[in-house]
Amino acid sequence: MDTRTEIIRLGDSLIREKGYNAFSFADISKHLNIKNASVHYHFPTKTTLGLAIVQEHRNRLERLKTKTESKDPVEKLNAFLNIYAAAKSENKICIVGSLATDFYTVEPEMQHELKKLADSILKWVIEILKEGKNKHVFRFRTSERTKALMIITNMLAAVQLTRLTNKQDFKEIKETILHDLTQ
Amino acid sequence: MDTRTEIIRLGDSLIREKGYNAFSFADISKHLNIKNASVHYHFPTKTTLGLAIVQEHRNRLERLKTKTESKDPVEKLNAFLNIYAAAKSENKICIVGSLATDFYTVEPEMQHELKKLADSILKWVIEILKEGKNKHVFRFRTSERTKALMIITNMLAAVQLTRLTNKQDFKEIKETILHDLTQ
DNA sequence: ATACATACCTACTAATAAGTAGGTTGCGCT
DNA sequence: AGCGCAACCTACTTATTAGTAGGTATGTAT
Repeated sequence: MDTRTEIIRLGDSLIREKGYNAFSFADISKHLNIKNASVHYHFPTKTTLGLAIVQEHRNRLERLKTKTESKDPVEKLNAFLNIYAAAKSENKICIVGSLATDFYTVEPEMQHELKKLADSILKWVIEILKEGKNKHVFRFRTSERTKALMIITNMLAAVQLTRLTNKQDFKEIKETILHDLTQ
Repeated sequence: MDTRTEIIRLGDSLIREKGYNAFSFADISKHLNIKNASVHYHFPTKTTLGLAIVQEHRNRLERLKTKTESKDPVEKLNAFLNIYAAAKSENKICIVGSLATDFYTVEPEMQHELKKLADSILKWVIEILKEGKNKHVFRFRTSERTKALMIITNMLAAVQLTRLTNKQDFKEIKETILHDLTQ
């Protein structure tokens, strides 16, 4: 893996572990055994790095959308839920949740990019729910948008809150989401 | 209001607006028109201030529990949901969510106090759900603990996520929680 | 009156932050 | 062989951070 990619990977990991304002270029340079200035060579500012990290998440999401296109709604939803399960397995939280907390401390460009990511997630879940409803595999009462928001908020906060309770709670929440939908 | 209380209020406000690692003693001293050292007089370290803020939340929660003791379950749940609605009206997030994000950057004492707060919230919501089920005003399938976690995660992340979508989404989520429970 | 505590102050320190100027190394291309 | 560029480096700046030492004003109890 090239250095630029490693910086993005590490920066992402730090944001989701400790938060945007708790990680520094020094954290990255130490961990990669390069100097502070070398990190700045790849990313002139913290904002450019932050933007690359958020964009990488959006790219990964689009790739996952495409990859699961032909799968059934349950598999699609599982693919979505597993993003959070993977985060939880490392005790990391969701990038959206982490940066939503720090939202008013980041530059407008970052805020904008983050909104685009949140939008992309929301649209995907809405699509999955619509398809599941049409195919009679999902059953729910509210609008697709609201139901999607309920599911996303469950997962987004589950990775956060279960840092304070226990990991088993996360599993229960995840399973309940699917169980409730499929009745 | 005395200075100590004002520092707690302001610190809490800053944590819930920008996150623990984005606020400084300088933010507080400037806003209260006192000097940095005066803030340190009341709170020797950032941790002592953080602890006081979390403890204040737990005190407020206990007072709210007591105050609504004799009310019916729907009113109790509304009292709980309105904590988040009040936060949302100022575009602030939940203290638990904010500090869960920064969890691995705060001292063990803070982590412990935060766990106690999360526990207190969870226990209250579980109680409300149990009472509601017994009195046949709430209807839900999963265990009380899991249902409580679902509701708390909905609200905790709703205040965060709707910074990126829109305020109306928050209202929908909140209303759906009650609507789903009362069928 | 004096002693003492509370609540502030001035003036500072050491550590860490993001960011920069300009030099060095090694590799591929012509 | 020599050019140019990518990817590093040394060495620095400026700002901000939490935290401290020690002094001052004001009220209260003896």
